[in-house]
Amino acid sequence: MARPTGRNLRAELIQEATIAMQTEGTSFSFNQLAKRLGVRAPSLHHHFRRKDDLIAAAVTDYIAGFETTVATLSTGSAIERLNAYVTAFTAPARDGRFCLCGALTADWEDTAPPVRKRIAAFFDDQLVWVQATVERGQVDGELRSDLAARDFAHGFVAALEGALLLARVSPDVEVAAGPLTLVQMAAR
Amino acid sequence: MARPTGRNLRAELIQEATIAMQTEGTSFSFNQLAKRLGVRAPSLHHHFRRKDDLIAAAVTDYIAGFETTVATLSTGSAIERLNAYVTAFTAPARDGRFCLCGALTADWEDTAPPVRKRIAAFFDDQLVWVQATVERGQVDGELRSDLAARDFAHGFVAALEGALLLARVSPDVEVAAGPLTLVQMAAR
DNA sequence: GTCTATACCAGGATAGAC
DNA sequence: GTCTATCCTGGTATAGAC
Repeated sequence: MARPTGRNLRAELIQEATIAMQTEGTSFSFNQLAKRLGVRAPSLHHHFRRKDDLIAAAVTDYIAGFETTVATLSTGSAIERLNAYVTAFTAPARDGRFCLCGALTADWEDTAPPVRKRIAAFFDDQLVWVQATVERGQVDGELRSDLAARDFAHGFVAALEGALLLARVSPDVEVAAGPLTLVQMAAR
Repeated sequence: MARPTGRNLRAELIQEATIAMQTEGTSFSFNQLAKRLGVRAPSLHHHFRRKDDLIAAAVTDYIAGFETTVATLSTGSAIERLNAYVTAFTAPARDGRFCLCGALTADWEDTAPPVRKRIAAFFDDQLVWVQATVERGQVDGELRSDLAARDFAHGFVAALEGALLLARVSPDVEVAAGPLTLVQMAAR
């Protein structure tokens, strides 16, 4: 289905924009992206008329990719799944990057409402997944039953985003250490 | 000691810049700030020659203020102190704001090295304070002794920063719920 | 210490040639 | 689909009057 000749500039553009936003938020420039892709800035407008369109496309792709990864994690015990989730969530830090959805909260006021809604839905999905996983672990007798699954999910997802934030400041600290400790504490 | 006549524009400027950065990072403009203070943009340069100087002053003040607050928290049991710390840390969210040091990590690449160092020191201070508080709680038999205090501190501070981030996306969720759950889990 | 005027630069976006 | 040329806007910063 892919055209055999030439590159897919549109896809590369989304990729570069995603990386840029994971490191510097929405302050990236078309000039910068164009340079990296070996083209001129106005060429980008052919693929995405406005900067907001590019941002929206990048966010949609990123969320779809992440949720696909999470869907893979349905094997093993609750603890194993939570640990694997930590690895998936903190993966961007290993390239010095941040969670795209978390990064965009810094430019929240300037973010277009439809994109905000998608990001809010992303975080809600994460809370729901963690809560459900914890609750099943409790039913199975694997996790402490005196735990409010919803509140733990909130603290856990917060710890993951926060760990990525701290990793930028101190790249030497193991990014997963904090969140993994929380999983351990939830075990009975 | 304060001059009886006139305002202290310098102090007001730091205050406004701090609020601006807690909501939109370093993308605030002199024009914007000047408008809020009822003066013209070039007047600001008289108090802070470059934008970086203003940012640096705001960060220094913010950290000093926060660490003064934390120094107040030396009363009560370890659990009580950790709970009070959660309240202090999440206070900005009640005005729709973020931790200034956390906010600046979004513009990390553009942040001047001296400011970066101060922010890194801030986070290190927080980790040290939490770790020490936890360790004392363990000695007193108040907190679980099977806990790696350092790793817990990492997860806890991360959860606090992350809770502020999530609060921006979902202002309806109680910002302290997640972190408070972590304290509860650390209790024996 | 605050103002007006201005220099300077960078980014987003469009028009129109190729 | 990519280019050059161009417009417009908005930001930092400076000079110099008051």
